[in-house]
Amino acid sequence: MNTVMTNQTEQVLTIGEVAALTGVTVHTLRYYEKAGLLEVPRLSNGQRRYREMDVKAVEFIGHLRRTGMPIRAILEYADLVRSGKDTSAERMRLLEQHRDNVARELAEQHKHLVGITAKIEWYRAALDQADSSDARLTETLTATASTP
Amino acid sequence: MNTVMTNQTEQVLTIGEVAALTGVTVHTLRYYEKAGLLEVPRLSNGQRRYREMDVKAVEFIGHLRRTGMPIRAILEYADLVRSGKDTSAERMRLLEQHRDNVARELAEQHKHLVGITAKIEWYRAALDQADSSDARLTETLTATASTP
DNA sequence: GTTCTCCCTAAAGTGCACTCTAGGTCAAGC
DNA sequence: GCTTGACCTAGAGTGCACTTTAGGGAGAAC
Repeated sequence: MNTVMTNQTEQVLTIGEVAALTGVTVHTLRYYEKAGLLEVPRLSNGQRRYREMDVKAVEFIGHLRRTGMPIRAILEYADLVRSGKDTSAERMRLLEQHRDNVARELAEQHKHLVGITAKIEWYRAALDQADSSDARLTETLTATASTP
Repeated sequence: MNTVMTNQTEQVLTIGEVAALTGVTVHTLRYYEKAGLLEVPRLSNGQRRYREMDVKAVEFIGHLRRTGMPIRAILEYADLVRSGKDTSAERMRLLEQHRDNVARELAEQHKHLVGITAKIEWYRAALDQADSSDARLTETLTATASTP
């Protein structure tokens, strides 16, 4: 009465297959597990077998990592998931906080990008000038350039 | 005839002032200089004095760094600037390449952000459900959650 | 039966960008 | 004249996220 029918057809993947599927190296997958981000079931010989939920977890960790969340913070989240208690509210809060940080960071980066683009435009203007001018002017342009 | 009137009123700043102005620490400013990104004039006693163009350079380095350009790459750019030759075209090419990389990266991060937001929405829906339900359902939700 | 390929662990190494320390100089203010 | 605070250098240390190494095990393929 306690052992509910488990899905026999669930496919499991080796670490190499997960690496190929997700783009995360085999080394890094093991590293994540040692860091406590994952808990992957093993065969009796010790080999990892990733269920679909493990692969999904790897992908979600990818979202967090690629947006700059430190391993430490992801670990906090993972610990909440595994705590057994209903920590949904807190987990959501963590994610929202991270999302806000990332949004801020993206806005920041966009501003920096504008600065870079301005410089590119400055070069373009300078080169256009040089094209329709003589060599002396080109010299002057590069010498007096306002902080190229 | 060679020494053109130089602007007497140009203000110069100490390293501490530049740090306060740009948000880059004193340590990092010296580090950038040792790395070859900057060449700041000195007083006879060795103290740095930043001209406006030096401050502008610090700010531009900030744009590049904060968008992830490695010090090495910034150094390449700085070397081109100092090379004496007209390297405008190449410098522009470097900046354009970086700009494209950053744009790609921002798009990537935006995709990851969408993944994170989806998870947050999943939590919000789960918590809404739990609000209008009893404790047992809450339990079930956290237990059967698809890769929380 | 040995070669190949994948898998395993523990631990050391790497690369990057700072960041800090130790030991000092120098000018201004009390 | 001495304390304070800002500056200087060379070099060591830090934190992070991998990445590599060393030394193996296990099962399929020839």
